Amino acid sequence: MNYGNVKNFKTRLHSFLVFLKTQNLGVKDYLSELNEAQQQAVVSSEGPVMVIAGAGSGKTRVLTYRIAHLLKKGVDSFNILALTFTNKAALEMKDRIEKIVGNKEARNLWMGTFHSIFARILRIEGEKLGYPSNFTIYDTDDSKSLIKSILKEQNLDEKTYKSSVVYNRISSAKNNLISWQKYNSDSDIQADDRASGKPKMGLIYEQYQKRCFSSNAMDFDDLLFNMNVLLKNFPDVENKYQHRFKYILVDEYQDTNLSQYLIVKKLAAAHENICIVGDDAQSIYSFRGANIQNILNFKKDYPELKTYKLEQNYRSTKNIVNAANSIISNNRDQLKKDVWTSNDDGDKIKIIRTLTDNEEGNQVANSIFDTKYSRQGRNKDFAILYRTNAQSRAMEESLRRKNIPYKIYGGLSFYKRKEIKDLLGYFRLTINVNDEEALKRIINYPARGIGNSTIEKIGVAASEAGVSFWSVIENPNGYNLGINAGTYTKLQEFITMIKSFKVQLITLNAFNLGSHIATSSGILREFYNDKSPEGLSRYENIQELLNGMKDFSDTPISNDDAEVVDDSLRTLDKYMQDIALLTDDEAENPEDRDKVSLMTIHAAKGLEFPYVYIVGLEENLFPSQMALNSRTELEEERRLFYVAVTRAEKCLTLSYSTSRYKWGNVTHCEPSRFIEEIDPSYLELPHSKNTSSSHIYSDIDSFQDTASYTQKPNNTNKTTATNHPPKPPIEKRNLVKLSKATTINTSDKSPTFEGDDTSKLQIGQHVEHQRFGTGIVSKLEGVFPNQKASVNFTAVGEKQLILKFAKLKILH
DNA sequence: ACCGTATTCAGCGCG
DNA sequence: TGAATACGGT
Repeated sequence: MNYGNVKNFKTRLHSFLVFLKTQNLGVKDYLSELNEAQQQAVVSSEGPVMVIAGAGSGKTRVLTYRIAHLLKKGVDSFNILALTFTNKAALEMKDRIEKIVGNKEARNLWMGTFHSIFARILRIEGEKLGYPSNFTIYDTDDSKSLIKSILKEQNLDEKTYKSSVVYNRISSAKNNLISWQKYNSDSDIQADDRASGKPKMGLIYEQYQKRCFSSNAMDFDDLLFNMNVLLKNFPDVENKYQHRFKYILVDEYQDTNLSQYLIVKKLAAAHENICIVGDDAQSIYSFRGANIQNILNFKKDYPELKTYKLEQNYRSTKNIVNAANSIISNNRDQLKKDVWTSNDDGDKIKIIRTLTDNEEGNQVANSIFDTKYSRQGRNKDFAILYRTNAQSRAMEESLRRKNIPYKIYGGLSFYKRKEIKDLLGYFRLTINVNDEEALKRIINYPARGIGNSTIEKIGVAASEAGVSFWSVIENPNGYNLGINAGTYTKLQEFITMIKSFKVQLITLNAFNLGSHIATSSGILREFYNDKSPEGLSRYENIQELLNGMKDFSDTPISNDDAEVVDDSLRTLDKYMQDIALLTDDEAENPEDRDKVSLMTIHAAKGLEFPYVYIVGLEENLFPSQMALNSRTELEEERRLFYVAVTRAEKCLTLSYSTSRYKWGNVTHCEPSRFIEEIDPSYLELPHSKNTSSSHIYSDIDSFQDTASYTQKPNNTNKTTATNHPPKPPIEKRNLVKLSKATTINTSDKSPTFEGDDTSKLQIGQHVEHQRFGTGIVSKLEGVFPNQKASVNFTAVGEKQLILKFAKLKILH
């Protein structure tokens, strides 16, 4: 996400609100847009409520209308807490609520992800736990890097203690509220770790927590864990938030883990106005700690519970809905519900069978190509869904051959790119000098002669003393570092530089300080001098980040009348708090508007497409080999398949190949058991007559492919390994700029109240605001397009306005 | 400090 | 297969 998008979004929203007002569209008739079950779920605002929402049944609609309904009833938005799992879901809900009740009413809603809401509370209350309000939030990379440092210091084998395994173990402990103290005193856990040959796991956990703490840092799981601690150990805090959040809503409840479950339960304890929405059939995240029992057992926590089932599917055809039902009926653990639709029967589900994975790609691409023309479809109406990311390659190649534009979701996100993380590292250290991971990342980047051995010496001293790296460097005399005078000077120079940034935190805005840091740290020069395509792209990405910061800095908080409500300096630490928990919502790039979507099924959850292809339906791939050991795991795979199937609106195609490359070898594959689980009356089985010319040729192709691969000599020389023509660099797509942060959509005009061009507005001019009436411009600040004006209105007095939103009419 | 080569590993991934 | 990382030589 970037601020350009937010801005465009605000502009759009503003236009829409103006439109609503002028159309005199009341908010009363919103209930008439709902079916009976939806209406009940919306209006039963008091007491515990569970909404079981089948796929495509209008879940988000119910959630948003429910909140709108509360607000219309006079509930203060300040008293409503709405928790989601993704930023995207939160944004979408906010968007829709604002459309119903207006920005003003919705502004104080506590709506966001579990992590962002609790981070916000911890910034306020964290001092009680010993955290300053500017604590850093470690992302997964930071956590793993810290684990690696600890392994080195403890002389532990990095293979026995793989950082990802250790990370998951610690994460799962925290999500089950097992502190390191508890972990180390629990004999079962200890025995378990000894049995798996990892007896030092508890020690690593302890070190990890201590290091995070001395770095003033929390990882993602700590945000939830510490929120639990806060509520448990500080009754006054518990009391405060219990009474603030009179109404609580939780989306995707089937995906909550124990830690989240307990927080919600505690917060809801005073009023018990809790509404959870979810679908047990779409629980697909148990591998990261989600506990489906939370929704299955919700009734036990609240015996007074009212349950509403949203069973009418508005998304898909009868064939698709019924096929999905027949799949999920194979699962034992589920809440009973009958999903149905009044939509047409639609096409039967098609099945494509091929001999190789490349051929699978070709046939899917052919089918998309044909359907696109026969049904007048757009590219963006199509999605290809797969179980594992590795499957995307064959699809990409085939689509490229047919010149079908596509977009892969789930690549390297903007904020995870090296150059961005480097610059953010400087920002992080400036804000929180104890941030160990930020310090390690940048202390010698760009190179300034502070090598690994020096950093290791500092690390040893720091962890022995239980203080941060920064404290050691800042006051080196207190420790026996054994570094030479030259290095010592370099360290001092580094410290001085960061300190010089730090003092400017309160005097400069985010953009000005950010660009100053980018320049004087040498980061910008580093990438500027690199004239390779990668270097160029990195340089552009840095520019992109700075553009976003400029937008952030120039845009004070305003309301839907474009009135400035918070004009305080938009500083770097505010910026960092804003982006800390963001993963970018790509897709806003106008070039990506009409493309076929390629993504994993997990990534497709919550989305819908007219034409969906689920590929790689083979035993050991989908269901995954790793899920064949237990019924619960297999049931989760089946739910995943259910999610995939229910993404389709009009037409669903399943495909499998009888052979596939796995880790460089051709493996024989059996069709997935999931295909057989679909009631055959909804299927269009592959006929043998299905041999259009393209298929014949493709089959010959695929045999040749297979032959050439099997003949390949063992030694895999890179220059001869492939007989495909050199392909355009796919890697480029990861470096493509995500979006234009500075684009301002000036053509986005309100349908009823058109503002004049205010770029040349002058002091003393008479203007008209569609809400505040007429007034005289008394002051102008900033440069177009981020110009602000103070206007003395006859009716309401002086207001500060952001010109690009305010849509002022110039009077003569 | 840096580069090329060897080795290893491969499931989905929110915040 | 191929990417990510560790290693080892200069």
